[in-house]
Amino acid sequence: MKVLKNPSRKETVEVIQDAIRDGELIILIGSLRGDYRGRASSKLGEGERMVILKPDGALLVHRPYGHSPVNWQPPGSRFEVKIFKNYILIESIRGGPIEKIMLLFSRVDLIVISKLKDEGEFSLYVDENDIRDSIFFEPTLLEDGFRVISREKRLPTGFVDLFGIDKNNRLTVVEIKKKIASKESVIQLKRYIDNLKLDGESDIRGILVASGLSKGCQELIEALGLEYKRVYPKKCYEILQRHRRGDRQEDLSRWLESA
Amino acid sequence: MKVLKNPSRKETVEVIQDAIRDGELIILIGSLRGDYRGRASSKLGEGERMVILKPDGALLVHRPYGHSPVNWQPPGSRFEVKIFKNYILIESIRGGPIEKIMLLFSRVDLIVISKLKDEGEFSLYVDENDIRDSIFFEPTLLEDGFRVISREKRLPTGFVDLFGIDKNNRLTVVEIKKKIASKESVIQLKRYIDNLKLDGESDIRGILVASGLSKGCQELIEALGLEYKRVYPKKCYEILQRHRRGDRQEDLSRWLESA
DNA sequence: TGCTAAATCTCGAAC
DNA sequence: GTTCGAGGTTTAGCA
Repeated sequence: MKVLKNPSRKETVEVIQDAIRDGELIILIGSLRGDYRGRASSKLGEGERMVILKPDGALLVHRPYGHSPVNWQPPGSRFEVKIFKNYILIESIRGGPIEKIMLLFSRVDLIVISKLKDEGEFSLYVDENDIRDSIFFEPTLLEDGFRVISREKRLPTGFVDLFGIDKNNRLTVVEIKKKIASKESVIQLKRYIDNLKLDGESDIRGILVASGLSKGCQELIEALGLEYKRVYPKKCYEILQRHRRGDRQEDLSRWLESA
Repeated sequence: MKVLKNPSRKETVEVIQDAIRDGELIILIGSLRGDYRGRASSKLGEGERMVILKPDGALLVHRPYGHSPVNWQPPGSRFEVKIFKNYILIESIRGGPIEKIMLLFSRVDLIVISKLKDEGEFSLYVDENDIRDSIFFEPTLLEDGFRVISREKRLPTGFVDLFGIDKNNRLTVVEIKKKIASKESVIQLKRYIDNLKLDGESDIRGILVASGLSKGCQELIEALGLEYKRVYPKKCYEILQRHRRGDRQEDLSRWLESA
Protein backbone atom coordinates (compact mmCIF):
# COMPACT_ATOMS: atom_id res chain seq x y z
CA MET A 1 0.00 0.00 0.00
CA LYS A 2 1.40 3.34 -1.07
CA VAL A 3 -0.09 6.75 -0.38
CA LEU A 4 1.19 10.02 -1.85
CA LYS A 5 -0.17 13.42 -0.93
CA ASN A 6 0.25 16.28 -3.37
CA PRO A 7 2.75 14.44 -5.54
CA SER A 8 4.80 16.25 -8.15
CA ARG A 9 3.92 15.70 -11.79
CA LYS A 10 7.04 13.62 -12.34
CA GLU A 11 6.31 11.53 -9.27
CA THR A 12 2.69 11.06 -10.33
CA VAL A 13 3.54 9.71 -13.75
CA GLU A 14 6.24 7.37 -12.44
CA VAL A 15 4.15 5.98 -9.63
CA ILE A 16 1.15 5.36 -11.85
CA GLN A 17 3.18 3.72 -14.58
CA ASP A 18 4.84 1.44 -12.03
CA ALA A 19 1.51 0.52 -10.49
CA ILE A 20 -0.02 -0.32 -13.85
CA ARG A 21 2.95 -2.55 -14.63
CA ASP A 22 2.64 -4.28 -11.26
CA GLY A 23 -1.08 -4.90 -11.62
CA GLU A 24 -2.13 -2.70 -8.73
CA LEU A 25 -5.28 -0.73 -8.09
CA ILE A 26 -4.81 3.02 -8.41
CA ILE A 27 -6.97 5.69 -6.83
CA LEU A 28 -6.49 9.32 -7.74
CA ILE A 29 -8.09 12.35 -6.22
CA GLY A 30 -7.66 15.69 -7.90
CA SER A 31 -9.05 18.35 -10.15
CA LEU A 32 -9.52 17.40 -13.77
CA ARG A 33 -11.32 17.76 -17.04
CA GLY A 34 -12.50 14.85 -19.12
CA ASP A 35 -13.20 14.06 -22.73
CA TYR A 36 -14.73 10.93 -24.19
CA ARG A 37 -15.08 9.83 -27.80
CA GLY A 38 -16.52 6.54 -28.91
CA ARG A 39 -20.01 5.17 -29.32
CA ALA A 40 -21.04 8.55 -28.02
CA SER A 41 -19.09 11.62 -27.04
CA SER A 42 -18.94 13.67 -23.89
CA LYS A 43 -17.20 16.62 -22.31
CA LEU A 44 -16.66 17.06 -18.62
CA GLY A 45 -15.57 20.43 -17.23
CA GLU A 46 -13.02 21.05 -14.51
CA GLY A 47 -13.86 19.72 -11.05
CA GLU A 48 -12.65 17.60 -8.16
CA ARG A 49 -13.26 13.87 -8.56
CA MET A 50 -11.90 10.48 -7.79
CA VAL A 51 -10.48 8.33 -10.54
CA ILE A 52 -9.98 4.58 -10.26
CA LEU A 53 -7.69 2.55 -12.50
CA LYS A 54 -8.08 -1.17 -12.03
CA PRO A 55 -5.49 -3.84 -12.88
CA ASP A 56 -7.80 -5.33 -15.52
CA GLY A 57 -7.91 -2.06 -17.43
CA ALA A 58 -11.20 -0.74 -16.10
CA LEU A 59 -11.38 3.01 -15.55
CA LEU A 60 -13.88 4.89 -13.44
CA VAL A 61 -14.32 8.63 -12.96
CA HIS A 62 -16.61 9.33 -10.01
CA ARG A 63 -18.06 12.65 -9.05
CA PRO A 64 -18.82 13.25 -5.34
CA TYR A 65 -22.43 12.32 -5.99
CA GLY A 66 -24.42 9.74 -7.89
CA HIS A 67 -24.38 6.03 -8.30
CA SER A 68 -22.79 5.86 -11.73
CA PRO A 69 -19.39 7.04 -12.88
CA VAL A 70 -19.54 10.12 -15.07
CA ASN A 71 -16.94 8.61 -17.37
CA TRP A 72 -15.63 5.08 -17.57
CA GLN A 73 -13.93 2.46 -19.65
CA PRO A 74 -14.57 -1.29 -19.39
CA PRO A 75 -11.96 -3.91 -18.49
CA GLY A 76 -9.46 -4.62 -21.24
CA SER A 77 -8.66 -1.02 -21.97
CA ARG A 78 -5.11 0.29 -22.12
CA PHE A 79 -3.80 3.17 -20.03
CA GLU A 80 -1.28 5.82 -20.96
CA VAL A 81 0.03 8.38 -18.52
CA LYS A 82 2.18 11.38 -19.33
CA ILE A 83 2.96 14.96 -18.50
CA PHE A 84 1.36 17.43 -20.88
CA LYS A 85 2.27 21.07 -20.32
CA ASN A 86 1.28 21.82 -16.74
CA TYR A 87 -1.06 18.87 -16.57
CA ILE A 88 -1.10 15.16 -15.97
CA LEU A 89 -2.76 13.43 -18.88
CA ILE A 90 -4.27 9.98 -18.50
CA GLU A 91 -5.62 8.32 -21.58
CA SER A 92 -7.56 5.11 -21.77
CA ILE A 93 -8.01 3.43 -25.12
CA ARG A 94 -10.37 0.60 -25.85
CA GLY A 95 -9.92 -1.66 -28.84
CA GLY A 96 -13.37 -2.57 -30.05
CA PRO A 97 -15.45 -0.56 -30.34
CA ILE A 98 -12.68 2.01 -30.49
CA GLU A 99 -13.19 4.42 -27.64
CA LYS A 100 -10.96 6.88 -25.93
CA ILE A 101 -11.08 8.78 -22.69
CA MET A 102 -8.74 11.64 -21.90
CA LEU A 103 -8.39 12.93 -18.38
CA LEU A 104 -6.46 16.10 -17.84
CA PHE A 105 -5.49 16.71 -14.23
CA SER A 106 -4.66 20.28 -13.33
CA ARG A 107 -3.95 19.04 -9.82
CA VAL A 108 -3.40 15.66 -8.20
CA ASP A 109 -4.08 15.76 -4.47
CA LEU A 110 -3.72 12.12 -3.61
CA ILE A 111 -2.57 8.85 -5.08
CA VAL A 112 -3.31 5.50 -3.49
CA ILE A 113 -1.66 2.39 -4.85
CA SER A 114 -2.83 -0.91 -3.50
CA LYS A 115 -2.68 -4.56 -4.50
CA LEU A 116 -6.04 -6.00 -3.53
CA LYS A 117 -6.40 -9.72 -3.11
CA ASP A 118 -10.03 -10.61 -3.55
CA GLU A 119 -11.07 -14.19 -4.10
CA GLY A 120 -14.28 -14.07 -2.11
CA GLU A 121 -17.24 -15.76 -3.70
CA PHE A 122 -20.18 -13.69 -4.83
CA SER A 123 -23.58 -15.27 -5.14
CA LEU A 124 -26.77 -13.61 -6.15
CA TYR A 125 -28.84 -15.46 -3.64
CA VAL A 126 -31.14 -18.11 -4.96
CA ASP A 127 -30.06 -21.59 -4.02
CA GLU A 128 -31.78 -24.84 -4.93
CA ASN A 129 -33.90 -24.89 -1.78
CA ASP A 130 -35.22 -21.46 -2.65
CA ILE A 131 -36.25 -22.58 -6.11
CA ARG A 132 -37.86 -25.70 -4.71
CA ASP A 133 -39.81 -23.68 -2.13
CA SER A 134 -40.95 -21.14 -4.68
CA ILE A 135 -42.46 -23.96 -6.78
CA PHE A 136 -44.01 -25.33 -3.61
CA PHE A 137 -45.61 -21.98 -2.88
CA GLU A 138 -46.66 -21.30 -6.47
CA PRO A 139 -46.76 -24.51 -8.50
CA THR A 140 -47.82 -22.62 -11.65
CA LEU A 141 -44.21 -21.49 -11.82
CA LEU A 142 -43.53 -25.04 -12.99
CA GLU A 143 -46.80 -25.79 -14.75
CA ASP A 144 -50.52 -25.12 -14.48
CA GLY A 145 -52.32 -27.71 -12.37
CA PHE A 146 -49.20 -29.12 -10.75
CA ARG A 147 -49.57 -30.23 -7.11
CA VAL A 148 -46.64 -30.92 -4.81
CA ILE A 149 -46.68 -34.21 -2.89
CA SER A 150 -43.38 -33.82 -1.12
CA ARG A 151 -40.15 -31.88 -1.03
CA GLU A 152 -36.90 -33.82 -0.66
CA LYS A 153 -38.31 -37.31 -1.24
CA ARG A 154 -35.79 -39.98 -0.39
CA LEU A 155 -34.83 -42.59 -2.98
CA PRO A 156 -32.14 -45.28 -2.88
CA THR A 157 -29.93 -43.22 -5.19
CA GLY A 158 -30.47 -39.83 -3.53
CA PHE A 159 -33.04 -37.18 -2.81
CA VAL A 160 -35.61 -36.06 -5.31
CA ASP A 161 -35.96 -32.30 -5.06
CA LEU A 162 -39.67 -32.23 -5.79
CA PHE A 163 -42.26 -34.92 -6.18
CA GLY A 164 -45.82 -34.24 -7.35
CA ILE A 165 -48.77 -34.84 -9.65
CA ASP A 166 -49.55 -32.95 -12.82
CA LYS A 167 -52.97 -31.82 -14.01
CA ASN A 168 -53.50 -35.20 -15.76
CA ASN A 169 -52.69 -37.06 -12.54
CA ARG A 170 -49.32 -38.28 -13.77
CA LEU A 171 -46.62 -38.71 -11.19
CA THR A 172 -43.91 -36.11 -11.75
CA VAL A 173 -40.31 -35.99 -10.54
CA VAL A 174 -38.57 -32.62 -10.52
CA GLU A 175 -34.81 -32.14 -10.40
CA ILE A 176 -33.61 -28.63 -9.62
CA LYS A 177 -30.32 -26.94 -10.49
CA LYS A 178 -29.46 -23.39 -9.51
CA LYS A 179 -27.61 -22.26 -12.61
CA ILE A 180 -26.76 -24.19 -15.75
CA ALA A 181 -27.78 -27.86 -15.59
CA SER A 182 -25.22 -30.38 -16.87
CA LYS A 183 -25.76 -33.75 -18.52
CA GLU A 184 -25.02 -35.22 -15.14
CA SER A 185 -28.21 -33.66 -13.80
CA VAL A 186 -30.22 -35.13 -16.66
CA ILE A 187 -28.82 -38.58 -16.01
CA GLN A 188 -29.53 -38.26 -12.31
CA LEU A 189 -33.14 -37.36 -13.03
CA LYS A 190 -33.43 -40.40 -15.31
CA ARG A 191 -31.98 -42.55 -12.54
CA TYR A 192 -34.65 -41.38 -10.09
CA ILE A 193 -37.39 -42.21 -12.55
CA ASP A 194 -35.97 -45.66 -13.24
CA ASN A 195 -35.81 -46.19 -9.50
CA LEU A 196 -39.47 -45.34 -9.07
CA LYS A 197 -40.42 -47.54 -12.00
CA LEU A 198 -38.76 -50.47 -10.26
CA ASP A 199 -41.02 -49.67 -7.31
CA GLY A 200 -44.03 -50.40 -9.49
CA GLU A 201 -44.86 -46.99 -10.89
CA SER A 202 -45.07 -47.02 -14.64
CA ASP A 203 -46.05 -43.63 -16.04
CA ILE A 204 -43.69 -41.03 -14.63
CA ARG A 205 -42.76 -37.60 -15.96
CA GLY A 206 -39.36 -36.11 -15.30
CA ILE A 207 -38.81 -32.37 -15.35
CA LEU A 208 -35.43 -30.72 -15.02
CA VAL A 209 -35.69 -27.23 -13.58
CA ALA A 210 -32.77 -24.86 -14.05
CA SER A 211 -31.92 -21.39 -15.28
CA GLY A 212 -30.12 -22.87 -18.27
CA LEU A 213 -28.83 -25.98 -20.01
CA SER A 214 -25.25 -26.82 -20.92
CA LYS A 215 -24.25 -27.93 -24.39
CA GLY A 216 -26.06 -31.05 -25.64
CA CYS A 217 -28.42 -31.28 -22.68
CA GLN A 218 -31.55 -30.53 -24.64
CA GLU A 219 -30.90 -33.45 -26.99
CA LEU A 220 -30.22 -35.80 -24.10
CA ILE A 221 -33.39 -34.70 -22.33
CA GLU A 222 -35.47 -35.41 -25.42
CA ALA A 223 -33.75 -38.74 -26.06
CA LEU A 224 -34.57 -39.88 -22.55
CA GLY A 225 -38.18 -38.72 -22.75
CA LEU A 226 -37.69 -36.00 -20.14
CA GLU A 227 -38.58 -32.33 -20.06
CA TYR A 228 -36.92 -29.05 -19.20
CA LYS A 229 -38.44 -26.02 -17.54
CA ARG A 230 -36.53 -22.83 -17.24
CA VAL A 231 -36.93 -20.79 -14.07
CA TYR A 232 -35.65 -17.31 -13.38
CA PRO A 233 -33.87 -16.65 -10.08
CA LYS A 234 -35.43 -13.24 -9.83
CA LYS A 235 -38.95 -14.57 -10.23
CA CYS A 236 -38.32 -17.24 -7.59
CA TYR A 237 -37.08 -14.63 -5.17
CA GLU A 238 -40.20 -12.53 -5.68
CA ILE A 239 -42.40 -15.52 -4.92
CA LEU A 240 -40.45 -16.27 -1.77
CA GLN A 241 -40.78 -12.69 -0.61
CA ARG A 242 -44.54 -12.93 -0.93
CA HIS A 243 -44.78 -16.16 1.06
CA ARG A 244 -42.01 -15.80 3.61
CA ARG A 245 -42.84 -12.28 4.62
CA GLY A 246 -42.88 -13.00 8.35
CA ASP A 247 -39.90 -15.18 9.05
CA ARG A 248 -37.12 -13.15 7.51
CA GLN A 249 -35.62 -11.99 10.79
CA GLU A 250 -31.97 -11.41 9.98
CA ASP A 251 -29.52 -12.34 12.67
CA LEU A 252 -26.11 -10.73 12.32
CA SER A 253 -24.39 -13.25 14.53
CA ARG A 254 -25.78 -16.09 12.49
CA TRP A 255 -24.52 -14.46 9.31
CA LEU A 256 -21.10 -14.20 10.89
CA GLU A 257 -21.05 -17.90 11.63
CA SER A 258 -22.45 -18.98 8.30
CA ALA A 259 -20.09 -16.95 6.12
CA MET B 1 -8.22 15.86 3.06
CA LYS B 2 -7.59 13.29 5.73
CA VAL B 3 -5.74 9.99 5.32
CA LEU B 4 -5.53 7.28 7.98
CA LYS B 5 -3.45 4.14 7.59
CA ASN B 6 -4.40 1.08 9.64
CA PRO B 7 -6.76 2.98 11.90
CA SER B 8 -8.08 1.46 15.10
CA ARG B 9 -11.69 0.35 15.21
CA LYS B 10 -12.63 3.23 17.47
CA GLU B 11 -10.85 5.70 15.24
CA THR B 12 -12.49 4.24 12.15
CA VAL B 13 -16.00 4.61 13.47
CA GLU B 14 -15.44 8.14 14.72
CA VAL B 15 -13.79 9.38 11.57
CA ILE B 16 -16.44 7.91 9.32
CA GLN B 17 -19.31 9.26 11.41
CA ASP B 18 -17.74 12.71 11.40
CA ALA B 19 -17.19 12.59 7.66
CA ILE B 20 -20.77 11.56 6.99
CA ARG B 21 -22.01 14.42 9.13
CA ASP B 22 -19.75 16.87 7.32
CA GLY B 23 -20.83 15.73 3.88
CA GLU B 24 -17.47 14.39 2.82
CA LEU B 25 -16.50 11.61 0.45
CA ILE B 26 -15.18 8.52 2.19
CA ILE B 27 -12.94 5.89 0.66
CA LEU B 28 -12.18 2.71 2.56
CA ILE B 29 -9.76 -0.03 1.67
CA GLY B 30 -9.82 -3.23 3.66
CA SER B 31 -10.93 -6.81 3.94
CA LEU B 32 -14.65 -7.39 4.28
CA ARG B 33 -17.69 -9.52 3.73
CA GLY B 34 -20.95 -8.23 2.34
CA ASP B 35 -24.60 -9.05 2.50
CA TYR B 36 -27.45 -7.54 0.55
CA ARG B 37 -31.21 -7.92 0.91
CA GLY B 38 -33.77 -6.11 -1.12
CA ARG B 39 -35.22 -6.58 -4.58
CA ALA B 40 -32.83 -9.49 -4.68
CA SER B 41 -30.40 -10.91 -2.17
CA SER B 42 -26.68 -11.55 -2.36
CA LYS B 43 -23.73 -12.74 -0.33
CA LEU B 44 -20.14 -11.69 -0.83
CA GLY B 45 -17.34 -13.65 0.84
CA GLU B 46 -14.27 -12.20 2.52
CA GLY B 47 -11.84 -10.29 0.33
CA GLU B 48 -9.96 -7.03 -0.14
CA ARG B 49 -11.96 -4.26 -1.78
CA MET B 50 -12.50 -0.57 -1.90
CA VAL B 51 -15.66 0.95 -0.54
CA ILE B 52 -16.91 4.41 -1.40
CA LEU B 53 -19.44 6.36 0.63
CA LYS B 54 -20.62 9.51 -1.06
CA PRO B 55 -22.12 12.55 0.65
CA ASP B 56 -25.45 12.00 -1.13
CA GLY B 57 -25.81 8.54 0.39
CA ALA B 58 -24.54 6.50 -2.53
CA LEU B 59 -22.50 3.42 -1.61
CA LEU B 60 -20.16 1.49 -3.87
CA VAL B 61 -18.25 -1.72 -3.17
CA HIS B 62 -15.63 -2.28 -5.85
CA ARG B 63 -13.60 -5.41 -6.37
CA PRO B 64 -10.14 -5.01 -7.95
CA TYR B 65 -11.64 -5.93 -11.30
CA GLY B 66 -14.68 -5.16 -13.40
CA HIS B 67 -16.54 -2.06 -14.36
CA SER B 68 -19.50 -2.51 -12.05
CA PRO B 69 -19.57 -2.46 -8.28
CA VAL B 70 -20.28 -5.87 -6.75
CA ASN B 71 -22.62 -4.23 -4.25
CA TRP B 72 -24.04 -0.77 -4.19
CA GLN B 73 -26.74 1.49 -2.92
CA PRO B 74 -28.18 4.49 -4.79
CA PRO B 75 -28.10 8.08 -3.55
CA GLY B 76 -30.52 8.81 -0.75
CA SER B 77 -29.56 5.85 1.36
CA ARG B 78 -28.67 6.18 5.02
CA PHE B 79 -25.40 4.97 6.54
CA GLU B 80 -24.78 3.48 9.94
CA VAL B 81 -21.34 2.68 11.25
CA LYS B 82 -20.50 0.79 14.42
CA ILE B 83 -18.16 -1.64 16.06
CA PHE B 84 -19.51 -5.17 16.12
CA LYS B 85 -17.38 -7.70 17.97
CA ASN B 86 -13.98 -7.58 16.29
CA TYR B 87 -15.38 -6.00 13.18
CA ILE B 88 -16.38 -2.69 11.74
CA LEU B 89 -19.95 -2.86 10.52
CA ILE B 90 -21.25 -0.47 7.93
CA GLU B 91 -24.91 -0.65 7.06
CA SER B 92 -26.69 1.19 4.31
CA ILE B 93 -30.46 1.32 4.31
CA ARG B 94 -32.57 2.48 1.45
CA GLY B 95 -36.15 3.57 1.95
CA GLY B 96 -38.08 2.53 -1.11
CA PRO B 97 -37.80 -0.13 -2.23
CA ILE B 98 -36.51 -1.18 1.17
CA GLU B 99 -33.02 -2.51 0.70
CA LYS B 100 -30.15 -3.07 3.04
CA ILE B 101 -26.45 -3.67 2.66
CA MET B 102 -24.24 -4.87 5.47
CA LEU B 103 -20.48 -4.62 5.16
CA LEU B 104 -18.41 -6.34 7.79
CA PHE B 105 -14.77 -5.26 7.81
CA SER B 106 -12.35 -7.63 9.47
CA ARG B 107 -9.62 -5.13 8.64
CA VAL B 108 -9.51 -1.51 7.55
CA ASP B 109 -6.21 -0.65 5.89
CA LEU B 110 -6.91 2.87 4.76
CA ILE B 111 -9.43 5.62 5.14
CA VAL B 112 -9.50 8.66 2.92
CA ILE B 113 -11.81 11.54 3.77
CA SER B 114 -12.13 14.29 1.24
CA LYS B 115 -14.52 17.11 0.46
CA LEU B 116 -14.71 17.24 -3.29
CA LYS B 117 -15.93 20.38 -4.96
CA ASP B 118 -17.21 19.48 -8.36
CA GLU B 119 -19.34 21.90 -10.32
CA GLY B 120 -17.94 21.08 -13.72
CA GLU B 121 -20.48 20.78 -16.46
CA PHE B 122 -21.06 17.45 -18.09
CA SER B 123 -22.47 17.25 -21.58
CA LEU B 124 -23.19 14.07 -23.45
CA TYR B 125 -22.92 14.14 -27.24
CA VAL B 126 -23.10 17.83 -28.01
CA ASP B 127 -22.91 21.40 -26.82
CA GLU B 128 -24.65 24.40 -28.35
CA ASN B 129 -22.00 24.93 -30.99
CA ASP B 130 -22.41 21.33 -32.06
CA ILE B 131 -26.16 21.74 -32.45
CA ARG B 132 -25.63 24.91 -34.44
CA ASP B 133 -23.11 23.16 -36.70
CA SER B 134 -25.32 20.14 -37.23
CA ILE B 135 -28.12 22.44 -38.46
CA PHE B 136 -25.54 24.15 -40.65
CA PHE B 137 -24.53 20.80 -42.17
CA GLU B 138 -28.08 19.46 -42.48
CA PRO B 139 -30.61 22.33 -42.40
CA THR B 140 -33.52 19.89 -42.76
CA LEU B 141 -32.86 19.06 -39.13
CA LEU B 142 -34.49 22.44 -38.46
CA GLU B 143 -36.86 22.62 -41.41
CA ASP B 144 -37.08 21.73 -45.09
CA GLY B 145 -35.76 24.46 -47.33
CA PHE B 146 -33.94 26.37 -44.62
CA ARG B 147 -30.66 28.03 -45.66
CA VAL B 148 -28.07 29.35 -43.23
CA ILE B 149 -26.80 32.88 -43.74
CA SER B 150 -24.50 33.07 -40.78
CA ARG B 151 -23.53 31.43 -37.54
CA GLU B 152 -23.02 33.69 -34.53
CA LYS B 153 -24.41 36.92 -35.96
CA ARG B 154 -23.70 39.89 -33.75
CA LEU B 155 -26.50 42.10 -32.50
CA PRO B 156 -26.48 44.97 -29.98
CA THR B 157 -27.97 42.73 -27.31
CA GLY B 158 -25.87 39.64 -27.97
CA PHE B 159 -25.08 36.93 -30.50
CA VAL B 160 -27.72 35.20 -32.56
CA ASP B 161 -26.86 31.53 -32.76
CA LEU B 162 -28.13 31.02 -36.29
CA PHE B 163 -29.41 33.42 -38.90
CA GLY B 164 -31.01 32.23 -42.14
CA ILE B 165 -33.80 32.22 -44.68
CA ASP B 166 -36.68 29.77 -44.80
CA LYS B 167 -38.20 28.21 -47.91
CA ASN B 168 -40.56 31.19 -48.29
CA ASN B 169 -37.62 33.61 -48.12
CA ARG B 170 -38.53 34.87 -44.68
CA LEU B 171 -35.67 35.95 -42.49
CA THR B 172 -35.31 33.52 -39.60
CA VAL B 173 -33.55 33.90 -36.29
CA VAL B 174 -32.65 30.71 -34.41
CA GLU B 175 -31.84 30.59 -30.71
CA ILE B 176 -30.25 27.35 -29.52
CA LYS B 177 -30.32 25.80 -26.07
CA LYS B 178 -28.62 22.54 -25.30
CA LYS B 179 -31.06 21.10 -22.78
CA ILE B 180 -34.34 22.50 -21.50
CA ALA B 181 -35.01 26.03 -22.69
CA SER B 182 -36.26 28.48 -20.08
CA LYS B 183 -38.56 31.44 -20.47
CA GLU B 184 -35.43 33.55 -20.40
CA SER B 185 -34.37 32.00 -23.70
CA VAL B 186 -37.73 32.79 -25.26
CA ILE B 187 -37.50 36.40 -24.15
CA GLN B 188 -33.95 36.66 -25.46
CA LEU B 189 -35.08 35.38 -28.85
CA LYS B 190 -37.88 37.95 -28.87
CA ARG B 191 -35.35 40.65 -28.04
CA TYR B 192 -33.18 39.70 -31.02
CA ILE B 193 -36.16 39.90 -33.33
CA ASP B 194 -37.23 43.28 -31.99
CA ASN B 195 -33.68 44.44 -32.48
CA LEU B 196 -33.69 43.41 -36.11
CA LYS B 197 -37.09 45.00 -36.65
CA LEU B 198 -35.66 48.32 -35.46
CA ASP B 199 -33.01 47.86 -38.14
CA GLY B 200 -35.73 47.96 -40.78
CA GLU B 201 -36.58 44.31 -41.16
CA SER B 202 -40.27 43.65 -40.76
CA ASP B 203 -41.17 40.03 -41.31
CA ILE B 204 -38.95 37.88 -39.11
CA ARG B 205 -39.47 34.36 -37.82
CA GLY B 206 -38.02 33.28 -34.53
CA ILE B 207 -37.33 29.64 -33.79
CA LEU B 208 -36.18 28.32 -30.45
CA VAL B 209 -34.19 25.13 -30.79
CA ALA B 210 -33.75 22.96 -27.71
CA SER B 211 -34.17 19.42 -26.51
CA GLY B 212 -37.07 20.47 -24.30
CA LEU B 213 -39.10 23.34 -22.88
CA SER B 214 -39.55 24.26 -19.26
CA LYS B 215 -43.01 24.72 -17.78
CA GLY B 216 -45.07 27.44 -19.42
CA CYS B 217 -42.62 28.08 -22.26
CA GLN B 218 -44.89 26.77 -24.98
CA GLU B 219 -47.58 29.28 -24.07
CA LEU B 220 -45.08 32.15 -24.01
CA ILE B 221 -43.69 31.12 -27.39
CA GLU B 222 -47.14 31.14 -28.93
CA ALA B 223 -48.08 34.42 -27.27
CA LEU B 224 -45.00 36.10 -28.75
CA GLY B 225 -45.56 34.62 -32.20
CA LEU B 226 -42.44 32.46 -32.05
CA GLU B 227 -41.84 28.78 -32.76
CA TYR B 228 -40.17 25.84 -31.12
CA LYS B 229 -38.26 23.02 -32.73
CA ARG B 230 -37.06 20.08 -30.73
CA VAL B 231 -33.69 18.57 -31.56
CA TYR B 232 -32.13 15.42 -30.18
CA PRO B 233 -28.51 15.57 -29.03
CA LYS B 234 -27.85 12.07 -30.26
CA LYS B 235 -29.17 12.85 -33.72
CA CYS B 236 -27.00 15.97 -33.88
CA TYR B 237 -24.00 13.92 -32.94
CA GLU B 238 -24.67 11.45 -35.75
CA ILE B 239 -24.89 14.31 -38.23
CA LEU B 240 -21.62 15.77 -37.02
CA GLN B 241 -19.94 12.39 -37.30
CA ARG B 242 -21.00 12.17 -40.93
CA HIS B 243 -19.74 15.64 -41.83
CA ARG B 244 -16.69 15.93 -39.66
CA ARG B 245 -15.34 12.52 -40.54
CA GLY B 246 -12.13 13.97 -41.98
CA ASP B 247 -11.24 16.58 -39.45
CA ARG B 248 -11.94 14.54 -36.36
CA GLN B 249 -8.24 14.69 -35.64
CA GLU B 250 -8.32 15.56 -32.00
CA ASP B 251 -5.97 18.28 -31.01
CA LEU B 252 -5.23 18.21 -27.33
CA SER B 253 -4.06 21.80 -27.27
CA ARG B 254 -7.30 22.95 -28.87
CA TRP B 255 -9.31 21.03 -26.31
CA LEU B 256 -7.32 22.75 -23.59
CA GLU B 257 -8.14 26.18 -24.97
CA SER B 258 -11.80 25.48 -25.65
CA ALA B 259 -12.67 24.07 -22.26
C1' DT C 1 -45.61 9.37 -8.60
C1' DG C 2 -45.50 5.68 -11.83
C1' DC C 3 -44.62 3.95 -16.52
C1' DT C 4 -41.91 3.49 -20.87
C1' DA C 5 -37.92 3.42 -23.59
C1' DA C 6 -32.99 4.11 -24.19
C1' DA C 7 -28.19 3.24 -22.49
C1' DT C 8 -20.96 4.90 -23.89
C1' DC C 9 -25.86 0.19 -20.53
C1' DT C 10 -22.67 -4.31 -18.28
C1' DC C 11 -22.11 -9.17 -17.95
C1' DG C 12 -22.23 -13.69 -19.12
C1' DA C 13 -23.20 -17.59 -22.05
C1' DA C 14 -24.19 -19.61 -26.63
C1' DC C 15 -23.39 -19.95 -31.32
C1' DG D 1 -15.61 -12.89 -32.13
C1' DT D 2 -20.44 -11.87 -32.44
C1' DT D 3 -25.01 -12.16 -30.85
C1' DC D 4 -28.49 -12.63 -27.47
C1' DG D 5 -30.74 -12.26 -23.01
C1' DA D 6 -31.07 -10.83 -18.16
C1' DG D 7 -30.21 -7.39 -14.69
C1' DG D 8 -30.78 -5.46 -7.48
C1' DT D 9 -30.13 -3.23 -14.48
C1' DT D 10 -29.83 2.52 -14.23
C1' DT D 11 -31.45 6.72 -16.12
C1' DA D 12 -34.05 10.05 -18.44
C1' DG D 13 -38.31 11.61 -20.32
C1' DC D 14 -43.58 12.08 -19.87
C1' DA D 15 -48.27 11.29 -18.50
